[in-house]
This record gives sequence, C-alpha cells and structure tokens, in this order.
Amino acid sequence: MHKKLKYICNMSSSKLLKGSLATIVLKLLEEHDKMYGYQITQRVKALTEGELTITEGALYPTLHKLEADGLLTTETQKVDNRIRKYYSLTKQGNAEVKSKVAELEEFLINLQKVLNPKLGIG
Amino acid sequence: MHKKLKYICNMSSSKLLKGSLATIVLKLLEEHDKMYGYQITQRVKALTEGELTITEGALYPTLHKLEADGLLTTETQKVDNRIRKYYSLTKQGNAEVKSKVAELEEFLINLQKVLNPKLGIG
DNA sequence: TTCATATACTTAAGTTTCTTATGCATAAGA
DNA sequence: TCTTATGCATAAGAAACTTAAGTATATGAA
Repeated sequence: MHKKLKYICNMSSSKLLKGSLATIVLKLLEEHDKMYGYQITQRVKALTEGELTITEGALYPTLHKLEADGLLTTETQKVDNRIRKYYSLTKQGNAEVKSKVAELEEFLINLQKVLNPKLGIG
Repeated sequence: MHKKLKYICNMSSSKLLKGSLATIVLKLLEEHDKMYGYQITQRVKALTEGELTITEGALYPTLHKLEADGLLTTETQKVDNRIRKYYSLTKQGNAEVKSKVAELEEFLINLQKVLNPKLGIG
C-alpha cells in the first residue's frame, strides 16, 4: 500500500526510549519460541493496549542486526502466498536475553531512584 | 586537566536509555529550585549509589537545548574563583516537567507490560 | 471493479541523542 | 609537581530511532 494518503493522525503513544527495542524483541522471543516481524509489532500493541507501537522502520533493522550478531536465526514460511520470516533465539541469544533484561531493569531501578527518591525499591 | 592519561577502567554502569536525560534534569530542577551542571552529575551519582553516571558531553548540550527551548533560565555565580552556571525552571519549564515525567512513566508501565506480562501494574 | 485496509518484508535519508575525546581554567592535597 | 576534584564548553562519530518510500498478496466494502 502506498502511504501517500496516510493523513490519519497518530494518536498514540508513549515514545520508545532508544535502546530498549532489542531487549523487547529478545524477551518476546524467549517467551514465544519463534515469531515473525509483523507478529512482534502486533504482540507489543496487544500487550500495551495499543499504547506502544513498534514501527517497521525500527523493528526490521533491529532484527537484522540481532541476526548478524548471532543472537537470532531465521526460517521462512509461505502462508497464503505471503512470506513470513520467523526469528528464534540462538543458544547465544538465549544467554544474552537474561543479561540484557537484567541490565534494562537495573537501569529502570536507577531511573526510579532519580525520579522518585522517596520511594524505596521494594 | 588533560585526559590523555585516563587509562582507568570504566567500571560502571547501567547505560542510560537515550531520551531520558532531559526528563531527569527537569525533574531534579523541579525539586531543587536551582542547580549547576556539575551538581546535577553528582546528585545523580549519589541517588544511584554511583551506578548511573551522567557524562558532561551529554549533560551540557542537553542543558543548552532546554534553555534554548525556553524551559530553563540561567544565572552565573563565581565561587572560589570558579564559575557556576545555575539553571532553574521557567514557567514553561515547570509545566513541561509534569508532562515529560508522566510520559516517561507511561512508557515504563508499557515496558513492564511487555517485559513482564504476568505482573499487574499495581 | 476499484479502493482501502490488513498482512508482510525491505531499505534509505534524516534526526536525535548519546559516547568519546578534547580543550580551558582554578583549587587542593599528596 | 602531579593528580584529583571542581566547573564549563564543544566537536566528531556512532547508535538507534523516525519518516517515508517501495514491493507484494488478500480481503472486504462501496
């Protein structure tokens, strides 16, 4: 579809903090065994009730990089005459998810400390 | 000081997610009335027990941009023959803090939904 | 039948926001 | 004297996005 006529307003949404996308992708793949790009965008949208939108321009290059880095492998399937490229974690990818998620959560805790110093960490 | 001899390892720390720095700065200024750059770096370090480090190369351009955007004003003071450039929120800045912090927290909630769908939001 | 929307992947140009490195300057302690 | 701490500024380069364009098939509505 040509998007020349995409005059629709972009209601959503909370902006993605740069640097979190790869971790999100890895985490989803840890839970789902294998997913294709479009499915990932839909999954994120569903989990956040439409508040968080992963754009294709961000997602696909990220998937390609994770594959190039050896964290993901691919297999293509044809469904309804359309190609799906399924991604899944490699062994290395499986190890990396944990550290990436841990690192992100550590950052989030620090962010809470700065933004809301009164609250304990719990 | 010339840093040519800075061979020391950089132990720390959880990487800053791109996009959060301006919000952090605004939030700190909401609580402190006025602060200077170096003070901000030290405050963040203290609040996070040294885990989060704001680099000067990131901070100063951010402060300049927030000032250019009309969210901050400055006044300089000389202390011990060294100049301090104090930043404080403008009226507009004071309004923006709230929306920026709200937007960031909204994102964090969505991130939790994606990373840990089992946990409720509480 | 035509148009719009949904599905599905790719890539390029441009922007934002960092990191890294450099530079300047003063003060204080080893 | 050398290093560390205090204090600011800025430039080059990289990372990670946004925006926009392209390609292609399927489906439902007008």
